[in-house]
Amino acid sequence: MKTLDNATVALTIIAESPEPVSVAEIGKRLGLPRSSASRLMASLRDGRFVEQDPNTRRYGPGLLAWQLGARYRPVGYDADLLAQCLTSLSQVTGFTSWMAVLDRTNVVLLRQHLGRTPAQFSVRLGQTLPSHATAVGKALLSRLPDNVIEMMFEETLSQGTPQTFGNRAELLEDIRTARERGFALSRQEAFPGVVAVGGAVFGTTANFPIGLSLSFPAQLGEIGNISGLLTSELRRVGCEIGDPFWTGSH
Amino acid sequence: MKTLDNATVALTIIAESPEPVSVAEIGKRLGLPRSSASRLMASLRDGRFVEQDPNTRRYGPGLLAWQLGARYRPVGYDADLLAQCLTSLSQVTGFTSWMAVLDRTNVVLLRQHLGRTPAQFSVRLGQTLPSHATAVGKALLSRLPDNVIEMMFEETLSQGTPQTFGNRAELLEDIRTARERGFALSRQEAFPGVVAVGGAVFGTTANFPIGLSLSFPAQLGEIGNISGLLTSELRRVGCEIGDPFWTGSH
DNA sequence: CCTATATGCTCCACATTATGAAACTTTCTT
DNA sequence: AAGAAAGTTTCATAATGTGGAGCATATAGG
Repeated sequence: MKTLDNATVALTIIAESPEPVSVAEIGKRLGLPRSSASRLMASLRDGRFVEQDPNTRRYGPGLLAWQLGARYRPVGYDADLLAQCLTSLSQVTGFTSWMAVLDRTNVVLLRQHLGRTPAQFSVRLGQTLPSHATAVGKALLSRLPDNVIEMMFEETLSQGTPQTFGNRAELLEDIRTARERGFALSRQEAFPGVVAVGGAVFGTTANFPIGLSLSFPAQLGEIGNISGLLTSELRRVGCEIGDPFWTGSH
Repeated sequence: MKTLDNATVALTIIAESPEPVSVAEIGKRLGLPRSSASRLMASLRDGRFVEQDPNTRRYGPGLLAWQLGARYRPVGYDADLLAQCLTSLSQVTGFTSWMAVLDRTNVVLLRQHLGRTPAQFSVRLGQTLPSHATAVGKALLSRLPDNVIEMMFEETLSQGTPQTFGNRAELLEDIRTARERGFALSRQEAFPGVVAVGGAVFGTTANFPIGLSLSFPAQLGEIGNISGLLTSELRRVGCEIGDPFWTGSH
């Protein structure tokens, strides 16, 4: 279904761009002539996937995308339960907390609660980050079997900061540790100066795990307290949704 | 672009359905054989427009839709300014307030603030309602020229409640009144027992108007007070975004 | 002010690409 | 356990999207 594949890439470009995108830009990124790109975007516009600014002729997200997205719910999770958990984590610690899901080898940020610390740390909602460099990412991966993770990643991994794991073997080792502890750590692996703890729950009725994390300045040495708070919250939620990981030994 | 047209209809069905949808249902609604429907949905799934529940095999909104939708902003409007206006309207009156935009002859609900009245009145976000039966709808229409409105609607209109206008001429008359007053009314035209006042702002940098409304029980006779509050709020916002309608006579 | 360059859009002959009946598989239903 | 219903795969066929050329409009530079 070539047309839909092109549409997917075009819409991904638009979803990632903070500013409206030109037809020429879409054409370049897709390797399509301007005529084809123009036709594709006009069709997406008519379908209201995207909206075209009549002045600049550039394209941004459209109403249908918004309507569809407004109904997106990670299947099988109680949105309120997780949202309250997120709020509580941020309010108690004062740090920024995230809720995220896996998307292939990346994590996508679903929600964010900003902290109260002087140095605010925040990224855009919907943003995609490499799972192997983030705490939530590794926590989410730790809920998948090792052989699946091995198939997902190349042997060498993309380097974000100097602290990012460079190869799959190291990542797998770190994920095994996270599995034992019940939470994952990111020591400035995604953002310099930022340390994060992340965990995940996997509902019995759900078909994928959901991750939560707290990010804080690297200077602070409170990892113990924070990870304790995180795991206790996750255990509470995990028991409520019947996650075998949290109802069991952990 | 046939494939995209089919995709649009399929995704609209999913966006409107509160529950995940089956391939058979999509096929029926599109007039496609099951094979084509299956292939289409599989492709949309691979593009992450939709997600397939592995158990029921039914489809619901996907991550890409959410990511795109999260970036949707009615071009040229200050989201915070409007959101505050909405909150304030609900808090002062205690009634449910809506923010909506036009989508052909319908209105789409973008935001909603629930009131404090004992009988809560609410609908789902993203829901589509006929513009000719709602207060926001008529307020939005009143910002378009009469000849455009005439082209948009058939001569006879769909009947929601007994109070709904049955033909275009009556609607146009009502819209002209709204244009003069600065606000539109819906007297139980969309929902029995519910009266609503609606208004709209149209920013100079925007390419379409945005509407706000307040809904309250038909028993109450406070239309004067409520419409006064609404118009004063709209004038405030309208002046700030340079809407000629509000900076001028109104 | 006129030329130069870039972007967006429409046309149309052509070949890639989606289509749908049939067969096969899986999942409910009785 | 048999039958029905829903989902997926296959493959010959035909419909559908492709991209070069040409036109229109917009932005930039001399």
